Amino acid sequence: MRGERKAETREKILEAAGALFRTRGIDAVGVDTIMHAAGLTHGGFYAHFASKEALVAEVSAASLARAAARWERISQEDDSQAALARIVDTYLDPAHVAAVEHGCVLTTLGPEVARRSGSRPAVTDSIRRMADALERCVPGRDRRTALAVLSSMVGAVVLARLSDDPGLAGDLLAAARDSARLR
Amino acid sequence: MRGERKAETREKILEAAGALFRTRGIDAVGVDTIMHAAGLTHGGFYAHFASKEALVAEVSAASLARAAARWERISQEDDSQAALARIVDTYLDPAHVAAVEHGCVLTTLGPEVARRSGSRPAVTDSIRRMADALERCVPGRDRRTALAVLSSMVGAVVLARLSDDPGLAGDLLAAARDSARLR
DNA sequence: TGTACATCAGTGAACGCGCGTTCACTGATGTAC
DNA sequence: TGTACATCAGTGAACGCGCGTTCACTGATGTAC
Repeated sequence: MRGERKAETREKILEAAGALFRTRGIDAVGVDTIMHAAGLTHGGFYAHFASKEALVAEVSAASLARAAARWERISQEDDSQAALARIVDTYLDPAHVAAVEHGCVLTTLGPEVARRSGSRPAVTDSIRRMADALERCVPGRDRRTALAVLSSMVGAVVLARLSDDPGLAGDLLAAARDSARLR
Repeated sequence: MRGERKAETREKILEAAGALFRTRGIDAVGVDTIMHAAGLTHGGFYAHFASKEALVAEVSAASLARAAARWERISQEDDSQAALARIVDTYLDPAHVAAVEHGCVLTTLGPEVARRSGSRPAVTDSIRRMADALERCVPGRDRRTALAVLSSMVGAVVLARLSDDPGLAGDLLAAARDSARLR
């Protein structure tokens, strides 16, 4: 079937763009680079997306929606304390900081996405879903606590990636981990 | 005096670049745009900076050093509880979220700066100074608490700028404010 | 089953444009006599 | 004080290059008879 093939190619482009945007930044990666990473030539790009800007919106929306869905699943499967620990420990793992190419879009592309009004509605929706999932895990199911935990996770990963010094980076992650789990 | 004039021009370039980078992103702003914003023509740029990359390093280093110095001053002048409140409330003010052009570089350009190895040593130094200043204000002068407060402030501002919905943005700021002040 | 045709995902040359950087220059400022 | 000269911050044309997007095309795939 033709449509199936096309959908697979589209998925390959989204995946390649996601990794490249996170690693090098949105404006530093051209359509040509993305298409070659997906094993194609640049001209075919516009059979899949209306513009580079539309691609950016899809990449950020899709990858944050996937993250939100993961948290929702965890928050419903496990008992709340274990679920919170699982979400927080995975997010604040040094492996997440190191794996920029697959890192959470909030931390790899946050300010860049915030400047693109076309991307923000879907991103806002995912932030809300992530906050809701955390709310289900947090003691007392308190919304303020959930939002504070989310902020400290995002901030810790951003700061850990900025830090030249692995000791400081590790301390930032550990401090956020402690403060989230002792609530 | 000639050198004085030159230093003033240099300062104007740094200021214009800082505001433009924060608002539009580093890669989206050309040398020509920066120089015109500073009231000059693009060719003269290289009498002041070796490259655009060197400018980026100076902008991020200078503006974070200024922020760190401000926090150090507050942490030494006021009593610790008042100092903490002053730092936290200013940072988590919706006015800070709105004023992207003057916003903290950690939140406006964090991931972009993290990709530029040339900028990271000076940024790491400022992060350490900011953490030290917070440590002096925080109950028990606990370093982990200081790092957790810093992370939650940075994360809350990043998320508030991503959020389309002013209600959610306000809640994120308020939650981080509460969690920092109730320690 | 075999042949002729239609579809359309993907190709690659071409477009106009703005990028970072270089460089020969200009003209205001400061110095020497 | 007045004149001749040196300095150098800032100008603006030019460079090679890669960008996002368009478009005429190719050739593999699926359909009709």
